[in-house]
Amino acid sequence: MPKNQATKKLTLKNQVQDFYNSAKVEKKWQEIWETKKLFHTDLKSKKGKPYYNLVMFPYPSGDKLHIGHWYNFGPADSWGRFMRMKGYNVFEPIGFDAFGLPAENYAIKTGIAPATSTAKNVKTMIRQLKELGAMYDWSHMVNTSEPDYYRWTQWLFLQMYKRGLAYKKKAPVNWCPGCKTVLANEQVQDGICDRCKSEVTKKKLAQWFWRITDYAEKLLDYSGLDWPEKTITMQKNWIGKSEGVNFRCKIKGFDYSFDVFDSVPQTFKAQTFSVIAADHPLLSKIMKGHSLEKKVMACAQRINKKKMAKRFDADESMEGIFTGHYIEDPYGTGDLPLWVASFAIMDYGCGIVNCSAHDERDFAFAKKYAIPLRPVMFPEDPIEAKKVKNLEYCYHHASDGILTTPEEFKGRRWGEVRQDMIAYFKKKKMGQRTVNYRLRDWLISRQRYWGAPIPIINCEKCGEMPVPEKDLPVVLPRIKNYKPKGKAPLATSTAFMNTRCPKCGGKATREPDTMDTFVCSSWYFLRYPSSTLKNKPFDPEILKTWSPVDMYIGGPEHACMHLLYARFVNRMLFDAGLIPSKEPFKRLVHQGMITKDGAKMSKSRGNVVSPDAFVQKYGSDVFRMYLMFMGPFTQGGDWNDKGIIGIVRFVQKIWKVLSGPSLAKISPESQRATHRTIKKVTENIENLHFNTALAALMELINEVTKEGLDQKHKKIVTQLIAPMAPHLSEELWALLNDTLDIKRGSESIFDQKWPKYDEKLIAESTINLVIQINGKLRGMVETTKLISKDDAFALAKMQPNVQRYLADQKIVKEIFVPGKLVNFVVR
RNA sequence: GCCCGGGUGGUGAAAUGGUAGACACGAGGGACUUAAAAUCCCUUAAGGGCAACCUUGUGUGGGUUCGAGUCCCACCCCGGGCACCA
Repeated sequence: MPKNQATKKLTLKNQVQDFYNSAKVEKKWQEIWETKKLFHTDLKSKKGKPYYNLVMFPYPSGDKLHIGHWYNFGPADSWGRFMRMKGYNVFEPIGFDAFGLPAENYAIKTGIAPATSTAKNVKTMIRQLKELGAMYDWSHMVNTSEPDYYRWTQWLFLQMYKRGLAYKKKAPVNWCPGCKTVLANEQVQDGICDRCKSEVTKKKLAQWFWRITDYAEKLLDYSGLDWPEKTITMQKNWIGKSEGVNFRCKIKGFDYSFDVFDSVPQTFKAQTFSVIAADHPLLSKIMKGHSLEKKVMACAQRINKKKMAKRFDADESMEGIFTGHYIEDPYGTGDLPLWVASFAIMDYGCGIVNCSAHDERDFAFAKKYAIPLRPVMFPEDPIEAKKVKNLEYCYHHASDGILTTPEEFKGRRWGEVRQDMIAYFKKKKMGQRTVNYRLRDWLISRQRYWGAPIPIINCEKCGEMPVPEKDLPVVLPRIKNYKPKGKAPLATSTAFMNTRCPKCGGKATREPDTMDTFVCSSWYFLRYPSSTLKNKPFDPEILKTWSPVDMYIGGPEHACMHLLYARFVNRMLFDAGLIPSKEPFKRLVHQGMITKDGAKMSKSRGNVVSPDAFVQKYGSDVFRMYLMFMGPFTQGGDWNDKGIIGIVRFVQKIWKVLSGPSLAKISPESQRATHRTIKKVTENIENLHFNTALAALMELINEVTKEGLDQKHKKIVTQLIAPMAPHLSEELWALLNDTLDIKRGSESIFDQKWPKYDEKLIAESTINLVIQINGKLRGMVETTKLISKDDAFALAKMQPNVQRYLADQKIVKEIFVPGKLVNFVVR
């Protein structure tokens, strides 16, 4: 070998040693953490305040973990590590939402049985999650598709059943022809199935519901919750509370009476007609044998069909027809003609509404069909009032006009009169104060295989009854025909279906439906701390410490589904005295969404980016930090890997500075810079601003790279980076403590106290005094921070550029902001 | 239509009412190298000027203020949620 080649090889070897080898180091620490059980939280420990740090658990659908998961889980774990270093006893569990449509659809597509494919996907995801290197307490992992777990999901059903909160009802339900199952309202978007994008239709089937509507009012209480305002608003809108009055009404010539709801009852005297929903069951009854029957029913059918369609434009397709019937004079203003109208909906109130000139929609409908209107509320301006009288436009409630009738309220303002008016209805026995909600009961049964069987038995003699608790779980059998066919697949398994009645011992059959996945995920956070318990779903004693969840991080798309269901279930268990906490999640944070070329990542678009290749190439630390550095955690962003090299360089720079030789004594400048950085990083992480925390650290590293640091400050910097780069910092920590080769004996950096900064060191003695003239920057001068007002003005006026601007000018005003700037206002 | 977010360089983005563009990518130039990669140094909002500096500039138009990316009003655009709820 020629001599120069040998030297080259030697240099290269030195370079390799200088280089931080993430792949090797990360694997090493993941193994050490695991063997030392470093992140197995002692749930009964009295040391450190308990802190339950939770991410929404993933479902193993076969996509494996994608970039979005990393974007969520990485920072969430950094948060947990930060809290641990702040001295909290952090519990950070993980698990799998393994039952349900995504997993089953994947199984059907691949032709592998759901149990097998789910197990395989879970295994892959565990591998990926371990590569992430999060501080998950794997000893508390849950998998909702395992009997140990779903036994208690079934137990939860029985708790609901026991309290009359679970019931079976034949109901027109959302039916997805693609998934061949019914869907909850929440799973239908614009008439399209959330999962398979098929057009959803209505079908009348016997279904199981959970009475979430009983909890509508309780769920509106958000006191004590640190949740995004937006999410609270979304839930509130979804629950849709509306206060008003119910008026008892009846159809003339029939015995049918009902309560007509009015949320703006002040203009009740204006009501001149009434509308009924096209799908109202009463309609066919009152039309039977009527001369208009054919025409009316045809119109109703047309409306129903239109409403089912994908894009139903309310304004464009407004239509209706007179039924020939009347609502018997409810207000002493005469009978109201009853119309079928496209805008009346069956699902709200009683499906029949009384209409007036003071509602935009009613007004438009009346105009279209020339139905007489009679306004009772007018603007103050007489010219405008005349226009309203002539029905030139709809003068509606928001305008807060002056009422003309009834006599008792003449001349009073609409807005102000409300409560008095409601009292008046009560006194006159016309109507009752009522509250209506948009929220519907939660449809929890699914005619699908891959879910927790509903624990109900139907006895030929004794009828419907719950499976006794001691007989749980009702095990989901492995069957061949698991594919959806419109009927519950379990019904085809006689081995499953046939059973004995627990009461009389006679022949009985099981309920073949399974539960919605959202049932499984509605209580998993209660299971984590007690996941190893065999005879109970959870231990109330442990929950005294470990509920509610302190921090819950996940996507905003669950606002009206999972997050609402979990609150409902938690509240029901609380009311039953089974758990100590009223609410499940004390603090909630939504991570932003990661898109690819501006579009949501999805398998159907084929734009799902897998993290694996990046993790392999750059390591978990780099990949996590890159995702954090993209921008604010709650904002998300569009994925590209262009800048990842910047983080690679950053890691190498850190390695170089912190693993290199130490100074005997740090320079005052570097010391000050380090303390400033402690402050910045601490505050930034506290606000989940990981991007700026990293920027602050980059700034520091750039500043001290040349000169270097002493041992003490190297350790501080290592700690600061630790939440964001756990492997790198653990390696550096061992190196700095000279315990690199001891491994098991070394103390983890995550058991060290988070560094504190010295206020005195941060305080700058000198500042750059900003000099403005008419608010524009005209100069800057270095001076002491404590400079007085007069000295500052004098000093500023001495600056040459400032003098140029002040020459021949009259100073009208002088502004002084201590320690910051002066501003001369000149003319 | 209603309710939330958001609009800042070539790009991702920073900025308690007080120096707009920190940090990073990219780009341009230079050093090292036979060369490349890596690394290091310089420049980098636009326009003008040899320079000191100057002008313009945070979606648009107004306003408040000594001073506005930031506060107020109106509007435009993008993203998300809800949408016949009486």
